[in-house]
Amino acid sequence: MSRSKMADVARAAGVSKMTVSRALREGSVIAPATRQRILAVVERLGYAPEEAARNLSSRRSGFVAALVPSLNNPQFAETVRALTETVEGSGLQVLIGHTNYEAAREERLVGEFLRRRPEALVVTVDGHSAATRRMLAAADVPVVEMWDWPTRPVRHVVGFSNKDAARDLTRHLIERGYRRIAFVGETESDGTRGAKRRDGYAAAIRRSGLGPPRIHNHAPPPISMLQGRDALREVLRQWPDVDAVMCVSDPCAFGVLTQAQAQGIDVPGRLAVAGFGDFEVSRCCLPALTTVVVDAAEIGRRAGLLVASLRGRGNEGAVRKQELIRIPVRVEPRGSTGG
Amino acid sequence: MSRSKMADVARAAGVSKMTVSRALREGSVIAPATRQRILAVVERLGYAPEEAARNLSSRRSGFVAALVPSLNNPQFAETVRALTETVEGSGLQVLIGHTNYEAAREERLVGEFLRRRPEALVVTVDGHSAATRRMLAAADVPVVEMWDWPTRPVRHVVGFSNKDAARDLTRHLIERGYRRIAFVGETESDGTRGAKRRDGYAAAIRRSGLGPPRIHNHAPPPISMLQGRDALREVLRQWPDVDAVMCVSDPCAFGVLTQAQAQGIDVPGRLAVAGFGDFEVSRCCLPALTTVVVDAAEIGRRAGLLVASLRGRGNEGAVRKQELIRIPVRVEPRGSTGG
DNA sequence: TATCCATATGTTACCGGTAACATAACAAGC
DNA sequence: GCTTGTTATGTTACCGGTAACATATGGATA
Repeated sequence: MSRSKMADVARAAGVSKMTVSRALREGSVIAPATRQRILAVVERLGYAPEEAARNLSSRRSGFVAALVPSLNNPQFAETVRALTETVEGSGLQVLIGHTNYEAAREERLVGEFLRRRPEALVVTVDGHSAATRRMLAAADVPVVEMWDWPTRPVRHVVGFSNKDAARDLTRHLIERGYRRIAFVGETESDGTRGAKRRDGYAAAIRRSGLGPPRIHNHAPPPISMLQGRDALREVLRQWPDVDAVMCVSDPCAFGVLTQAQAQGIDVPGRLAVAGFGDFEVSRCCLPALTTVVVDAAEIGRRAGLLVASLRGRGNEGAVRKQELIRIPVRVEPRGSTGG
Repeated sequence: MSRSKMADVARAAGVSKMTVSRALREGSVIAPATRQRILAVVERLGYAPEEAARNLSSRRSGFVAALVPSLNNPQFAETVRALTETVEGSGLQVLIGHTNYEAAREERLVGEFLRRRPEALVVTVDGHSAATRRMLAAADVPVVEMWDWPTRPVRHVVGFSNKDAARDLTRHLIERGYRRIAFVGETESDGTRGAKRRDGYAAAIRRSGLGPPRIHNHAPPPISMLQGRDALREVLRQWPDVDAVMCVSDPCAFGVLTQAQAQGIDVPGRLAVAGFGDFEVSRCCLPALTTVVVDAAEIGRRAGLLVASLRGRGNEGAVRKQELIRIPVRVEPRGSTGG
């Protein structure tokens, strides 16, 4: 016995396919009694509509495509969670992809996702390739860039300036009295969020006349906790007099912290440590890590609301509009910088 | 100018739609010269096939649906990553959903995903509702359960026994000389992986004649690092003489560890701590946390290979077959238990 | 009672591809 | 030269829904 289809339901209920179609969609004109009768038949036959047919016919996929660098990152995971839960109220599903921080992989995924005719495409700003930028600009669906403030936005943006935030964090360290501040960043980064943070650090150092920036680009993103441990060793070898280490992200900073403790280096007494992103580990560890607090869920929520608002009747107009939503972030001083 | 479709390409290339369709699929009979000509036209027109139409007509969605309790969990994220990268070699995309550890949400998502006619459904064993079990059993696509060893498998399984692993870990603590071992677990858990771990702990304690198990069910899953801190306070209040705390998961254990350190309790001198899952934080922290090492990526990879192998021509036969793949796990003694 | 309108349902023609079968063209075998 | 087989392409009929328009039905209104 094959899966039943709409025509089967229609026959069993003594109505036309179209009436069944109406019974299944909220907000269509149909007599309540008829709807009840049809829903009973649907239940009895275990009928479930075929989404592919619905998509083709109605020209709406019910998908939102989202691309993040990595799923194995609590911040992006939180953004995706919030995005998903926000849009599912509008009957949308989120198709998630991860780029692994690779521009080529991102390019391929953007292409594949666009074939699915998503109702919107949400991407993480992270050094797109030229081809990716072209596809995004030419896409006939709304595009939302998130997690940074792009120099030249494709369309909508939900983000903040990583550069400014890193600059503020660096200034905080300087105000606290630290003078020989090193930065642990990522290699192979160009136009990425990590690069922006590094730029913010460098700008603040130069502006303060503290000599040349001490930048150690340790590994390709993402830098893990254990890599953070290695990074501190190399930083100490290169600049033995360093009195503060600022990291491109919290996991890296946690590694730096534990490595310092393993070597008997007092934090923050002899060495300050700061991260970026406000991962849970940073709140929980001893001392807690000074960081830039980013409300990852808020980014996902705002992106979701934006996407939901774009899929109305006024689609054609809305697609062309541009919304730029700035998410507030802040430096949170904690124990690791003398909190 | 509207998006071009296959008929447009066919006209421009002077062939039929069908020939264009063949040119676009690997392994179909077509003259190389014709294919080249058609691909050039495809390129020129920027043609991209509509997946929805392809799905409807060919009856294959190109989707694998995967359900995990949470994305904000490095272990599940890693499984999903490995699953995704394994199946994309077969031209499949993974549709990811998160249940938030809620059976009702899982039930809804399974229903929604099945409407998309995925080529396989991968779910995390975690106390399914009765309705969910019914849908899974009745599904006309392959179903893979992962991350535990279900008592009564629906179809395929890629997992390990959480109960056995927790029992082994408890025995390890007993061998190390700990006698007053408490367990921090989850509330509202029935048939979940957390409950299995608790059962394994309780079984080992009873078997060893160490008196009644000391179980503190702290909060609904997932238990966060910060909740782990609270949990230790409550454990100490309830059983002041406790000499070891075993946790349902690593993040919880990390919280317990930091809370102990914050209170000046020596780990492992006065208190041992153990987790479950081998999260990176457990390797990196001081002392490193004894835990059960689970190769999350391997689970995703094996599930992916299974799914890919199931979508051949012999579909009908394969769907009914049952593969049970056991993933090896092991207790890894580290500093937090005197390791 | 005739007209009009609102409500409820039916009819038709697709959406954009692919499966399955049909056909054309040409080389090989006898 | 005729059959047979192989390769390359075309034709037809859907896949399972929904948009758009047509139609039937039954008050309310004049």
